[in-house]
Amino acid sequence: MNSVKDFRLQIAENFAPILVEKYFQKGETIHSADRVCPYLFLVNEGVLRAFYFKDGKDITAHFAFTGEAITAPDSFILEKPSKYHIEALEDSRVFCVNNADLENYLDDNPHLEKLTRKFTQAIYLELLERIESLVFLSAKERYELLLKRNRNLLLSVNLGHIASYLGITQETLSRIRAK
Amino acid sequence: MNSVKDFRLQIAENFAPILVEKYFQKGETIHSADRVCPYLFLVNEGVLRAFYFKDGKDITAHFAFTGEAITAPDSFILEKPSKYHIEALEDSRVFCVNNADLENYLDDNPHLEKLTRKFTQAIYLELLERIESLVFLSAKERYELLLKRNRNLLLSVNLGHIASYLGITQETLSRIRAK
DNA sequence: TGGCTTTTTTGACTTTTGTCAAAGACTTTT
DNA sequence: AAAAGTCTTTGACAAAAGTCAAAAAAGCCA
Repeated sequence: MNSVKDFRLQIAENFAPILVEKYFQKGETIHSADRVCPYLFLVNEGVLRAFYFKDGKDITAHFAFTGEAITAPDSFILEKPSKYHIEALEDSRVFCVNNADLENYLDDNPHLEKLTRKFTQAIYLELLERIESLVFLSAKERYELLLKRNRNLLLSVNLGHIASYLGITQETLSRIRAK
Repeated sequence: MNSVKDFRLQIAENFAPILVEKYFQKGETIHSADRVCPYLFLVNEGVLRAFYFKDGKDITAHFAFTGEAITAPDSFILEKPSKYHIEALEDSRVFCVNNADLENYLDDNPHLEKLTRKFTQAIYLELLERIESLVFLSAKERYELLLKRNRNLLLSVNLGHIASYLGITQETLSRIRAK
């Protein structure tokens, strides 16, 4: 309990009036860099990916599978143009939560502040785990952990994207996989 | 703006009734693993370190210098026994925020929920930056970044602690430093 | 000051991961 | 089914970081 996924139902129930469901096609860009991203996306079905370019290379910052959340955090939180792009890796069904709508809704329903804060804390703990895995685990272990978290990873995500998420090169990942 | 340090004054003003200032000596243990840590620590002066043991090795999870915050996040958020220890690396003056006090105070002062949530978001963004530095930067670059953030690092923190925070061995850090 | 402890550095060697280049395997389109 | 494009694997080599052991330096204290 207390994982991000556990908040899904609570959020769906409590924030229904401001949740907008949208459908995105595989390959579709949901958000482009250099623009403000005022949305948090809750994936009801499908896979989204946040990425950015560093030294010309495409780097995956985050995956969101069914039940998980994703946004361009620099932009959603600070309301600044984002360095992240977000795209759909599969046909996806997604709740979009607009930042301004959320703030207004929270102003009108202050009892939901606590839930929102708890949700923020849950995604904080998820990041913390990712840091640990980066500090400690070998490339191979990190790959296995990610696979364990989502068995379908390989169906929708290509190797280069996975490798950059793990902080390694595609060649290294390929060799890991070859055992 | 928007960094964790920027919240310091706001927190000091708005949460004054529940802030308890304590003094810790260099080397003093502030929290031990396997116990619930119900406190968030705001460092007014000094340096604290959160660490844990993995395969018998002491791993630094986080440093908090003057103006920064630290806790055992697994424990503070989930109210479970923590795997982290927290110690003072220098004589330190610290605001201690009790979790239950905080929740009660927020219940009584719901207008402070937003500030609390923004603070949580700010520390989230800090983690995100740390992930990026781990994914991208070489050991040397990460070390230089940390040094830039705190020039006094070397005065209060020994090499092994810094190395484990950066995800490298002490020998490697020593060689980096020797240029 | 001199000895004891802790911390940091160095050396030799191994393992892991990266780089560049090319080949192979899959997909998609026509 | 052939061609074009994309994605993945492999090879040879280079660079980065880890391991183990020991020496040097710094800090502590009696």
